[in-house]
Amino acid sequence: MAKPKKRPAEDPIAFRFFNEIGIIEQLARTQLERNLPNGLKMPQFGVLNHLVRLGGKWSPARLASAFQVTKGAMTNTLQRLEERGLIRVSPDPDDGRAKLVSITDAGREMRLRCIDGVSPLLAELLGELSEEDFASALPFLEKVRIYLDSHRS
Amino acid sequence: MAKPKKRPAEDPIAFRFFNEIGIIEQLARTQLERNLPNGLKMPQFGVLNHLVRLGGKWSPARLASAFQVTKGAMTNTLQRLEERGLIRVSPDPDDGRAKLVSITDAGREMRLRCIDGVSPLLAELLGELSEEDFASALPFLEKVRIYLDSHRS
DNA sequence: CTTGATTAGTTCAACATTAAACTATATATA
DNA sequence: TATATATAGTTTAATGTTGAACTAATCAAG
Repeated sequence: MAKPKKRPAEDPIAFRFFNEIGIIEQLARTQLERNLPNGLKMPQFGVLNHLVRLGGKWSPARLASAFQVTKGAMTNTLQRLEERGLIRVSPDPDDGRAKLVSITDAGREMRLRCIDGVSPLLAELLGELSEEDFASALPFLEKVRIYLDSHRS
Repeated sequence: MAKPKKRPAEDPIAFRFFNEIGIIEQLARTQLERNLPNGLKMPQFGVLNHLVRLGGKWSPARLASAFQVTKGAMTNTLQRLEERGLIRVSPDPDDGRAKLVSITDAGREMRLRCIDGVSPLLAELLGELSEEDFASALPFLEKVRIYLDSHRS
């Protein structure tokens, strides 16, 4: 017959996995960003959160590696944060090529406001999906992330 | 003491989950795109694959909804595909506002080349991470995606 | 049938990303 | 020590994304 009408074959399971990952990333990022103050974006909040949680001074290169983005992407994000006075960037006294990034008081404050904005979303989410389910999903995601990380030529 | 040196508190588990999702999405997308022919991007391949697997003609709005992106994003992707002659876009005879998108022979060919380019990556991945693990990770991811989908105001 | 609300699609600004070219500095080797 | 290589950071071009403003066409309700 001309139109066989056979059901389309499923994509391979790993392909579907990455498909779901992609859609979740998109939906989660936009919904979280809608609740961040002052139009802050997730990458910017990510850096603020990182600096507060881990503390100290970080070079842009180390930050880029921690977030798995290129140096160019990190340059971009840091410039926006510095323009707003949320971070301080100074030359590294021990390495003429490098810089050191640290958070400012305004940055700490902004991070708290971000957390305030986002917390209700997380709370609502945990009303419908259990924390245990997230916990049991994590190890495999970490395995996948580590695999991809070690295979990025 | 001035510097308490207590270990930084972990981010909430759901937060870490979305963190892993974000990093995996980034790494997977760039690694896959490096193996797509002619500088094709994942969203473009996604549309080609969708049109071949599901067949028929799709309005841009229906495609946008299938991929969970805004109409503007889909307009963008479709324009690039049409410029390359990989899809055909015609007016919908039944609705003066709408258009209908279908794949061309060149589009089918390009999709096959995409699959050829990406397959080795998938194969290597499945050498280290089992297909069963992906399969058991999927249901929860789908639950999260459905939750986010139904809560995007 | 007219009017008001919805839907389809485009465009624009602002932000993100990568990859590649570039500068400046540091390190290692011959 | 001189040279070659590697690293830190910036910039640019091309692509992606959202959200909002906009046009055109359809639909629904008096």
